[in-house]
Order: sequence, then C-alpha cells, then structure tokens
Amino acid sequence: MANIHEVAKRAGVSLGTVSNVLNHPELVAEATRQRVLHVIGEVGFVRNGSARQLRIGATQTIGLIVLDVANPFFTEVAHGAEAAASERGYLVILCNTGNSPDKEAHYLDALAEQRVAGMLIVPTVAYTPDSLRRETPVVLLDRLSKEANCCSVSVDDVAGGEMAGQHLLAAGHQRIAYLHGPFTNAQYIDRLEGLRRAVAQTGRDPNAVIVPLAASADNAQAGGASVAAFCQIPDRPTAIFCGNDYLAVGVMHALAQCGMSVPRDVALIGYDDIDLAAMFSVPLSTIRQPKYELGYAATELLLDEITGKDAHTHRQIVFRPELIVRESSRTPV
Amino acid sequence: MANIHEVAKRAGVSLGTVSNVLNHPELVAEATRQRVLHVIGEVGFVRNGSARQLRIGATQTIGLIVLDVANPFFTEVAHGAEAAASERGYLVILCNTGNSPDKEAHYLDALAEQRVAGMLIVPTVAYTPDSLRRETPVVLLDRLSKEANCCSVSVDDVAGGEMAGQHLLAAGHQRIAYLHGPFTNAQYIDRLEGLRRAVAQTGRDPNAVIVPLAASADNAQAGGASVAAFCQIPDRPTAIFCGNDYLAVGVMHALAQCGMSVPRDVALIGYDDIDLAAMFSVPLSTIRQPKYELGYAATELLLDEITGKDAHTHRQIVFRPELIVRESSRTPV
DNA sequence: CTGCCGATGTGAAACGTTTCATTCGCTGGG
DNA sequence: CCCAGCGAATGAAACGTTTCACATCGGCAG
Repeated sequence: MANIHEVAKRAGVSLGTVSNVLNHPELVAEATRQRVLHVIGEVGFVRNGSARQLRIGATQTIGLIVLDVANPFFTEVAHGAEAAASERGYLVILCNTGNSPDKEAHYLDALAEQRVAGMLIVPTVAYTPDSLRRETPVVLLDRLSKEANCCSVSVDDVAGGEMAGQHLLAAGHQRIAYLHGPFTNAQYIDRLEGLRRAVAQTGRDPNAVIVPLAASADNAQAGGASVAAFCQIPDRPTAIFCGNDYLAVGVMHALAQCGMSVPRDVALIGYDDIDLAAMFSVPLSTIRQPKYELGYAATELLLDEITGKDAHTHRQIVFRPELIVRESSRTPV
Repeated sequence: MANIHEVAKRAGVSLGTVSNVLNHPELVAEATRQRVLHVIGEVGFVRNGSARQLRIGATQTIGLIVLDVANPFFTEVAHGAEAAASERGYLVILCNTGNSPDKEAHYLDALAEQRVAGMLIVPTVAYTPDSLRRETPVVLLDRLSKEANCCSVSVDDVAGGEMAGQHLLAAGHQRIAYLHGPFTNAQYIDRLEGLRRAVAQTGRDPNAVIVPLAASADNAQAGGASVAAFCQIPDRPTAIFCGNDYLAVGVMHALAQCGMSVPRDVALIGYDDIDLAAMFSVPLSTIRQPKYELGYAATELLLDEITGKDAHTHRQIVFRPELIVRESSRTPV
C-alpha cells in the first residue's frame, strides 16, 4: 500500500507538502493541492493511522466497557455512545465483560495499550477507581462516582425505586414484593432503598410491607421462575415491583400461566422501560431510564475532558428516572 | 508515561532485551527477565500499541459495521462477534450506520485508516463488493456474497419465508398478508420469495394468495400502524406473516386493541425469534435465526483469513433458520 | 591452547507519519 | 536597484516499537 513518500514522489513535491494537504490544506497553493489530491486518488493512498497516532501521541478512539452487550439497556447506552463519538470523529471499541472482573481487567489493559483517548466504563463489582491512577480519562457509566475523582453519568435509582413505591402505595397496596437480580449490581440495592423510603414516608415499617424476592439472574426466565416462590408467600403481596423489565416480562408471563390476572390479582411494575414494555397485552408500567441519553451524555463528558484537558472539572450527571403508568399497575375498576 | 528506553535504562539492559522480555521471553535469561519485569511494574510501563502496530504493520483489531446497534438482532450478532474476537485477543470497533450509505462509506474509510486486520460488514443497500478492492479482509454478515469474492455468513431467508408460508398454508389459511419493512433490506425480499414458493407448491397463484403490506419502518410502532391498512383489505386474510418480530409485536398489540384475537381471528407469525417473543400473553410463533452464531462464525472466518492468509479460500456459510410454532399461529380448537 | 558453539545481549535501522525551523522565489515599496 | 516581507515548499527529526545482524563470553572438544 502506498505511503506518503510515494505520493510525494509522484506528485513531485516534498513529504511535508503532502502532509500539509492532508492536515493543513490552507497552507498549500490550490494547484499543488489539486495535484497531490489527484495522485492520492490515483494510487489509492490511505493514511496510516498507527503512524499518525504514534507521532501525534493520541488516538481518536474511545473504549466502551459494558456488562452485557446483549442486554437492551446497554445496547441503548452503546447506541448513544457511538452516536456521540461518531459526531466528533471518534471510533468506539466495544468491550463486553459479561460481569467478569477478569475480563474487565483484561480490557482495561488492552485499552491502555491502545492508548485510547478515554474510556466509558460500566464497572463490575471489582472495579475500584484506584484503577484510575491510569492517566486515561474515564467516565463512569450507570454508576455514581462517590469520590468524584472522575466524571460519571447515572440515573438516580433510589428516586426510581421511590417513585415505583409511591405509585403502588398510592394505589392502596399493603404489601409489596420486590423482585431483584443479583445484589452485586448496586442498582438493585438502590432501588430497594428507594422503595423502603416510599414505605417509610407513609409511616409504616418497610420490613413489614416489603417482601424481597431474589431471582437467580436478571432475565425473563429467572423472573418467571421466581413466581412460584411468590405464590407461596404467606399473606401474599398484591403488588410486585421488579428490578428490571426483563424480570417483569417473565413474571407477567408466569402469572398468566398460573391463572392470575394483571393488574386484577397482582399489580406489576418494572424498571427501565425497554421499548417492548408498552407492547404487551397488558402494557407494563415501569420506571423509564434515559438509556440512549446516558451513553450520549457520558461520551460528551469524556470527549470534553479529552479535548479540553486544561479547564476540565469532573462532573456527576444524575438523570432522573420517570414513572410510566400503564395497565399493569392500574387499580382495577 | 514511561517508554521502553526508560525501562531499559533503569534495568541496565538494552532496548532489544526489554523488547525480547515482552515478545520472546524464551530468549532472555531468567534473572534478567525478572529484573526487567520488576522495573516494568515499578514505572508502570504500558507498551505503546501505535508504535507496535506501526512497526509490525498490523493491528489486533477488527471492525464491525452494523445497521442498527439498538436492534436486538444486531446486538446478538455483535455479542457473538465480540466473544469470538476476544477469545483470539482481538478488539472490536463498533460502527453503526443506521442504514445510511454515507455513514457506511465514512466508516469504511476510517477503519481502513486504522488498518484494522479485517472487517465484518452488514452492508447497506449502497455497498458494492467493489469496495473490496481494499486489501483488508472482509466478511459479509447476514448477506450472501453472490460473487463469492469474500467470505459471508448469512441465514437462508428464502427458506425461512418458505417455512413460515408452509406452516400457515398447512393450517388452512387461504389468504396471507405479508407485512414487511423497507425493501431496501434484501431480507424482506427473500422472505417474500420464500413465501411465494410455499404458495406455489400448493399449486396456487402466489399473487392471489399473498397480500403484501409495507410498514413505514421496521419497528413495533410501524407494525402497529399498519394494522389499520390490514383491516381494510377486502376479503381480509386470516393470517399475517411479519418480516420481523418487532413488526409482529406491534401488530399483535394493535390487533388486540381492535378487538381481534390472535390466533382465533388472525394467525400471526414473525421472524427472528427475539428473546421476548415467547413471553407475550399470546406467545409469538416465529422463524428463529441463529443470531449469536452468525456473529461468532463470521468473526472466526475473518480471523482465519487474517491469520492464515496463505491457504484461505472464501467460504459462504448459510445457516438454516428454524420454525418455532407457538400460540399465535396455532389453529384454534 | 585453539577454535567453535550456544546462550545471551546489543543497538542501529526501519515502520509512516507530523512538525517546525529553514529555504526559496517573488513582489512592491523605498 | 535593493531588500523586507510574505506565501509556499522543503526535509530532517522525532514519536516508540520490533527486528536482525552482530558482539560477547564461558565452556568444551580436539
């Protein structure tokens, strides 16, 4: 493949001129510019990114580390991140940890070696910001940076849990089951905390009102499987708050199979607002998270830090979730 | 950040030795190796990928160009691709074209400049394999390479359409609506072709049996919107074959709102088998595509081509879809 | 004692850019 | 007629690796 020397030779100009045509066209006379451009097209010259990056000392690439690419939540996040990066001419390296700290560590190393301009990280349990001694700018995604030693973009999960709780309590439910995925995801803990607050606000004892129910994983199958446990709770709750929509979908399906009707027998509310949530026969109430915006905002923050090194101060963006009431939790008439 | 010179100096060895510790440890004496390794840890040396790639003349990175990251189908493909790449130590650059040929062209250029080792491409309409004059190995994803001038991994959409058609015809449906997204996606054309074949096999005239119905986009909303048109078809079909599950979900929802029951009034079958398809109140029949496998196989093919340049012959892997019959298309009892 | 070998280590060259201090060639003002 | 000044082009140096031809050294066979 042709390099810049070849182009220079064929166009009868020097190295520097070709480089200027590429990077500072205003410095080179129109005629020369055209000639060089023509030769470039002719020999199919494509600038070598590695050489450029080596010389420049920086890349136009950011890393995105997520827990599960197949999960619609992260998918939307990735979508937003890719869009924001693309608008500014950056490429995104996609890294999927599947919640494994080992893979996370591996990717952290690989990205550092690639000299990515920055990283967007949805951290696993193991991730400690001490990894931040690395000089690469990092934005924490979907996780609040408590130490504020880096930017972060997250959604207020406590507020979301509280909204869901207030909604159900207002409808008159006396006991509420909280179905959550593994507590290694801080999100599930925060949402429960919000729920507890909502209960406390009514002057009741959260421990008496809330029945926690753990699913083995955070997918629809596990959600469905936990309905059996739900049915056996003495003094069965009349409402279920599911820690995410996937769980809720499984629950709804399993409830129907048990002959229980939503919302007549059990009210149901999910979390996330995946785009199919509205499409169920009994449309699912849920707490909406701004997924795309999460990824988009995080990337903008990251790129600001990357480009404006000087005057950058770390910011914590916390989105407010939104209560979406649909059929599944409407008080039966 | 420390470089290899710094490490060499501190460890009291030469450049080459440090490099050997990194790349050919067997060539350096144990004691020296340990000393160098120790210094590396001490100064936090991280090898500069750009310099390495420049010297080597190759990267450990592949590009993945898809039409829509937010679509669960591509998401699964990306998941498979990332997994296969990661297993072999490659990183994946995620590129989302949103079906825009311009963005596609842009990414093709950007990836070429990055000197990716290879590309996985789900092409837009505009993509012509002439772009393949580029020397980078390419594997076509979800699209058969007719000219066979590169590898490809796809699913037999004609067969899938045929399966869906045979299934509906066997249930006794005399007229079938085919709801498809934009025909710029070759998939929709192939699936229709399969459906026509299935009809022809029964000795009937495809044009008399099949009523094509175009949705404005391939998402649930557009699917729902087209139900109005469906209802106005004279001599209304008793079955709908949706070109993908998203459309089907919208259709199912809209039908319910019109007071029509699935499958009693209308039988419904989708395409893709997104993982929520089984979870609807009326579980959706569909044609399953091996999505993860698609991405995984494509990446393996690509990496084989990348690493085994010599003895590589282009292969066309065509997966066979699978008919999944659930409630939505069962003959009412 | 000599010569040779293998194991180990060395450092210059090369990869393809970008940058920047210089040089070149003109023009117009004095 | 000279020279300051300007637009345009030049090309050497530097970025941080890997490679490879070569040097060094101790030991061992002859």
